[in-house]
Amino acid sequence: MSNNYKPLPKEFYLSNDVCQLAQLLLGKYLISKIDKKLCVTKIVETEAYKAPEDKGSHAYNNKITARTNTMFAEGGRSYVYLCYGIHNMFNVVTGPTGTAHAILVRAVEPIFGIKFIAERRNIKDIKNLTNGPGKVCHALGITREDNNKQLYLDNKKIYLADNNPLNTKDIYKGPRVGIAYAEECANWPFRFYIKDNPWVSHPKIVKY
DNA sequence: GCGACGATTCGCT
DNA sequence: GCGAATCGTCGCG
Repeated sequence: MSNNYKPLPKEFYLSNDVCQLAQLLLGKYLISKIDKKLCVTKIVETEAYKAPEDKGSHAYNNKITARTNTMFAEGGRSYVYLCYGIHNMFNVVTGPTGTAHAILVRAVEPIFGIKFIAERRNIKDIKNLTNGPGKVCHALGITREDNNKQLYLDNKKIYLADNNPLNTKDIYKGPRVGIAYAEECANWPFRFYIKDNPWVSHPKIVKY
């Protein structure tokens, strides 16, 4: 099963254009093999975070802390952090070493292992299984233990697999969710999702 | 050591 | 639509 999904090579993640990569990630597969449960999902929504100039980024102004350290690693690693004391957030680190770019995976579409996903989420409405960044981590079993791990090796707990890029006309671009504090950066069109995909998170449109 | 806050979610009104 | 939940991280001193 998992052999059908070819990992994205490390080189994929090394571009400096984090917004282009965030769009290229749409349609790609996010796969977890945790607790012997294989779960395959398709990425349908992403957000780019572009330090140093991005006030919405934890690494704004290239601020290095114990937490943001991961974002400065070479592209192709995970950045997982805890939000609101409750929810884990899964990001893909991009760019060369020293560049603190990251892409938040906000929503995915369940493809395989839906039974495991539903068990972890423990809710009935299938459309609410993975339509939010905290839900994605809960559904796939991703926690802060999975921070700073390589994502380009298919024998690991978490990896990303290739798929054909989407047509630009099928991609929505708009302001990111939940970063009102980021001042002028709040309105940057760094949120991307697949138009009309039923698994995209709420709200569909953000206004600051 | 302490206080403020958050790249959210869920349940209730 | 609104408020509570819940705790690691960060800045201050």
